[in-house]
Amino acid sequence: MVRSAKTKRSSNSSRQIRDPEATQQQILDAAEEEFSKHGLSGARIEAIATRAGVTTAMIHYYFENKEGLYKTVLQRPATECHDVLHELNLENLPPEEALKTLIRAAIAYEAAHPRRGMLWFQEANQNQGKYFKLGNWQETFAYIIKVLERGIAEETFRQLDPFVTCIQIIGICTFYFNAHENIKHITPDVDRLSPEMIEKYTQAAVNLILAGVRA
Amino acid sequence: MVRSAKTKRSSNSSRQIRDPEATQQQILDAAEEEFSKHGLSGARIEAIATRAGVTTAMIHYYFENKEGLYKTVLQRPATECHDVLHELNLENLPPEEALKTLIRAAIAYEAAHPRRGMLWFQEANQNQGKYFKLGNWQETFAYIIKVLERGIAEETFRQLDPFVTCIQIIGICTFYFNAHENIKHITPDVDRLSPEMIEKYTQAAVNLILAGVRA
DNA sequence: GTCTATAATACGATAGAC
DNA sequence: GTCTATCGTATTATAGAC
Repeated sequence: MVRSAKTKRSSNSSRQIRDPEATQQQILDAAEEEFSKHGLSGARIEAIATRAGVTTAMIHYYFENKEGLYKTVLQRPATECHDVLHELNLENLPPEEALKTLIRAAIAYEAAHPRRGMLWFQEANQNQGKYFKLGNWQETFAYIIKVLERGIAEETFRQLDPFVTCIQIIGICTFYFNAHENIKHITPDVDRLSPEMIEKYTQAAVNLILAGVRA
Repeated sequence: MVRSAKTKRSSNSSRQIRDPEATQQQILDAAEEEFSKHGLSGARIEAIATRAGVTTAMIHYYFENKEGLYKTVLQRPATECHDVLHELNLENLPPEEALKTLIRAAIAYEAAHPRRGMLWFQEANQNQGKYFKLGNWQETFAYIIKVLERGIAEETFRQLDPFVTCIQIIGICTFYFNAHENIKHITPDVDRLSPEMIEKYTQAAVNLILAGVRA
């Protein structure tokens, strides 16, 4: 079976292949999942190594120690979220359109990275956001807040606290995914992560939020 | 310093006092905090024991092992949440009033138990809700869903998916607290857990949700 | 750059004294 | 009912061969 060295390297078959970038990427992916589940303190280097198909020595070679790996893992979604919002060019859309676009993008991002929300909850509750501070989240939040402020100024949106509303929007867009493994036991017959159900949730979120903020 | 055996027993001063109920309660409180931060696998029995002012042997004596303690910890909020909703007698209020009452109660509960939300996120993501299933959450959710269904039937609320809206409401009411330790770094000058700020958030949540669901 | 082997510590659980 | 002491195992991190 042919396999590009840049793509996935399965755990057992291919050792001793030298591809530093691929190795680091595999470690980061595995670490993101492990840290999401267990946070910094609970994550097991051995588990990350196994999932990535490398040895624990490799992890220490590239990332010094568990904390170094953790910091690197947190950085990726921080910059990604910022870039996603930046590239939406929300400032060129009327407030209602911008808000709709924003909600759709946020939920799509959650659906594409269903584990990442937990990464931040772990960080908040285990480390009091000590490493969260290192990201450029203030700027990322500002994209959302500006849309709301613009809507208030134009009187499309009612008088509301932009920051508080921003938090509420993020809560709506993320809870569905972060709590999914519990929620699925409430309605076991429905696969709420299917594309159809996610689209349904997205539409419902747009409806609730837009009706909720309109003047 | 006089101290009731039923109240808190500080870690270092008072050992060897026999008060089984107080001891169990202290272990449960300490365990709730530890499990909230680290989940089942990441929690340290030693840390729970220290926080509770007992030895690890005591924990094994009362709860058999870590899993037994975990199950007992999860049960408390499950029954409490159900009871809180039950005692609100929502069925006696018109839908809008019921929804308002519900939101206020949910946020007040979160504010009183700011760690418990994480307990469920840990459970969802570490154990896929295996122990969540043991609670009576289906019934608890039903209280909220019934309010929404009643509002739709009376045409006070627009046509919406009651379950999905229920999830959205919980997301709004909980995210603020679960993510607080990260959020506080975005606006470091504001104490968002002060009574005034929590009341402000509550009012904003009522406004958003009621405007969001109205016909 | 990757591996094997191992040192050093941390943790869950139990036995047995009081 | 509570404590001290300890066994066995799991885990992080490093040293050194290839």
